[in-house]
Amino acid sequence: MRKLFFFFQHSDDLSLKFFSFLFIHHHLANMEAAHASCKEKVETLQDDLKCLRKENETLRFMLDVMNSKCSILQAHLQEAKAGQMDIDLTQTGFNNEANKRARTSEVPIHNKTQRFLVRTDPDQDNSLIVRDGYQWRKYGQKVTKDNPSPRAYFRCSMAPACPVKKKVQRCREDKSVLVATYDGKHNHDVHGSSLGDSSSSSDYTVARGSMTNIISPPRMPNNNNPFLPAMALDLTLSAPHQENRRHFQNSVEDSHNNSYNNIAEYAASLTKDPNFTAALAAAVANSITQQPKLSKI
DNA sequence: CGTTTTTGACCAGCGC
DNA sequence: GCGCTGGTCAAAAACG
Repeated sequence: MRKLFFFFQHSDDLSLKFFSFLFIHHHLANMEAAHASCKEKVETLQDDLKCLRKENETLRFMLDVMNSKCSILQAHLQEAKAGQMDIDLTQTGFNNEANKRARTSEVPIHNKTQRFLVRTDPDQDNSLIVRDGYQWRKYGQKVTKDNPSPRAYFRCSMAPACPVKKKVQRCREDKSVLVATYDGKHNHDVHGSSLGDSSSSSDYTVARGSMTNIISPPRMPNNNNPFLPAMALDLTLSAPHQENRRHFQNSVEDSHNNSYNNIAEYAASLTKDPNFTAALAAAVANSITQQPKLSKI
């Protein structure tokens, strides 16, 4: 090519010059075409990268959901074990609610961060309020880097010295889901009285209303499950509320079905990939073995 | 008027 | 040391 160009510059023969020009022109056109195809390839790669990022986000969300399921299973396991303890204790005359509560509060519980997903209707309820039976005082709000939705900070205000805090933020992938992160352990029960005093349970009322679908309420002893009181109230209402109770349970189940159906379909295709299943198994195993380190979702 | 929420300022931890 | 980020404080505003 360089030789041709040199020839084109220095040759006196016009016809040769002309052919050389044609050749160079043709070559340049080829180079331009190659450049265009390169550009196309780069764009395709960029599109692929975007797709992979989206897929990555979806996978992360799925991992969160699976973690929550794992937590529920673990809680069930603990409950089953506790159930066995109950049977043993029945024989020794300790099977009443107060004693149950007392016993569960004695079970060593990890005083760690726990995460819960709460489904809300973002059209009707755009607040960051998660009604869980406790009283919270908001002390801050912040927009974080990884999520355009603001994060609200709450402190438990039912007892003056209660160290429990919670953070509530809308899920980045699904704005209808609130992610509530609880930090610490209540030093009082849901009635506001200190632990061990259950005398005030008769006049206990709790805010309900916008409390909708709890996606992942790991069932734990009262003191550590912020959702249990609200649910317990809903599910123990008298006769006229039985319909509400059924509706509540159905809505929870519907929500589970709706939110998981699409994911399940997608997951089915992914589970065929041996690499994915291996990676997922490792992640789930990791979340179990490092439970104290990881937040409970 | 007391309580709660809002929001900008401040602080501490972390990575570079 | 500096900048970034998440968490907290506290004064002002809003609310009942």
